[in-house]
Amino acid sequence: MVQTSKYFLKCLFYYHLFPFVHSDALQQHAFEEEEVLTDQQVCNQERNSSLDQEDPETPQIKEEKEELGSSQKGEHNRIHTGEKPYSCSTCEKRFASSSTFKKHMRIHTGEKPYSCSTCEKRFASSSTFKKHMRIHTGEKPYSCSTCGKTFATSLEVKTHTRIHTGEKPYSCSTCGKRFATSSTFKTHMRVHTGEKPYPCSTCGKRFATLSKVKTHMRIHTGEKLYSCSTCGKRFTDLSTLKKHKRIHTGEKPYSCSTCGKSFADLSTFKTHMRIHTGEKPYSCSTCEKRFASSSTFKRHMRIHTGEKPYSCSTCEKRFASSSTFKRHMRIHTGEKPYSCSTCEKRFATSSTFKTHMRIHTGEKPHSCSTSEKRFATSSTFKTHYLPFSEDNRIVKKQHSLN
DNA sequence: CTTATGTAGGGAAAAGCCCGGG
DNA sequence: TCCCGGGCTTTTCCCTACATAA
Ligand SMILES: [Zn+2]
Ligand SMILES: [Zn+2]
Ligand SMILES: [Zn+2]
Ligand SMILES: [Zn+2]
Ligand SMILES: [Zn+2]
Repeated sequence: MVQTSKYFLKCLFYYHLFPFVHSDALQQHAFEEEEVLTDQQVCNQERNSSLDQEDPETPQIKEEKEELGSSQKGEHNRIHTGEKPYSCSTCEKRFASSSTFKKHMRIHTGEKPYSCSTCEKRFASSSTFKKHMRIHTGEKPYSCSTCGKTFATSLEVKTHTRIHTGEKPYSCSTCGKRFATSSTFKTHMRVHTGEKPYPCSTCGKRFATLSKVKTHMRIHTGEKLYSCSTCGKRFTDLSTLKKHKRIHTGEKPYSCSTCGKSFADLSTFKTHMRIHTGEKPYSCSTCEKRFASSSTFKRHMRIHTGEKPYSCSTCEKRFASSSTFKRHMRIHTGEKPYSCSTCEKRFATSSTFKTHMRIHTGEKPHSCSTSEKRFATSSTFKTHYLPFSEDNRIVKKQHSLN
């Protein structure tokens, strides 16, 4: 019942103060909402939208009533007549009532008559002061009529109810997307403007929101909040952990309709599809070769740069690829993982092992269409062909088709 | 002829890092 | 603020073909 009268009063107050507000007008001012207002903005907004503006609170209205005294009715009537007897000598704005005029003047004088005894902060108006005091008291006088959740300010309950109504008053003029709160809207606009106000204090990289720079910081601190419940491996990033878990579950959500292969990772799947489409987006500007994956392309580029990042600490030889380097290391370790079950010989590399096995199987993959002769290795094949041409490369090309 | 070593590319798995939005 | 789903990039790996030296 107290609630009803309070709202009734509020409605009455609002209707008279903003009688011609409609949705288009609200949209126009979407940008200015919830911002720390500059003096000029405050002046401009005197009689503007109510969107996401905190409703004037009952105590404030009472206070104004007291200040207005007997002249209250006369000032109320000025709302209808448009008469504004009070003018600001600093910014030329005019006001209908002495109280709004007084409040306005505090913008220019910087006067803050209300002070918080708990944290020493000072405030220019009693309503902002009272709202501030709720931080210390924990008082939450506003409640959602749908779910009952309570809030400290009317603005909070106002934006909250949009969860239930689905109302999204803010729309992006660039892409048409709609948003329920001004803060999400403002964050969205950074997508289009490219604004990134939050830099990383360690590496300088910039981010659109504070929370993004905070999660980014975990890279520098080495903090790994997420761990796999199956194998205990830890991750800085939750989505990486989720993808990691597919290793254990065997989940492979992406399957190729052409060859039936399935993949746990979308990007890997996409690269796989290039096998079927023949797409090779990466091309070498030096030798015109094209590649389907960026990693293969990068590895190729090392040929031209001469970069050999892998070096053997035993013999100082250097290598361009890690697999070659690993294979080389078996020279020093003597490791020979490939063993022949027929003659018990062991080999350090798979290709050598394969050629060896042809001794037992008699396989001779290199065939000659002209002479019916077959060869087990490319070198023996070549010695056969060398006498037939001066240009070794052309012969090779002709016969490799067989 | 057989074996060892080196070059290069194909393809995939997994991790790393980031983004927009509810 | 947290969380979710999604995206691109990077690293690492295994495998293979081929050439050539020993
Ligand atoms: Zn947009
Ligand atoms: Zn795991
Ligand atoms: Zn496929
Ligand atoms: Zn090239
Ligand atoms: Zn070595």
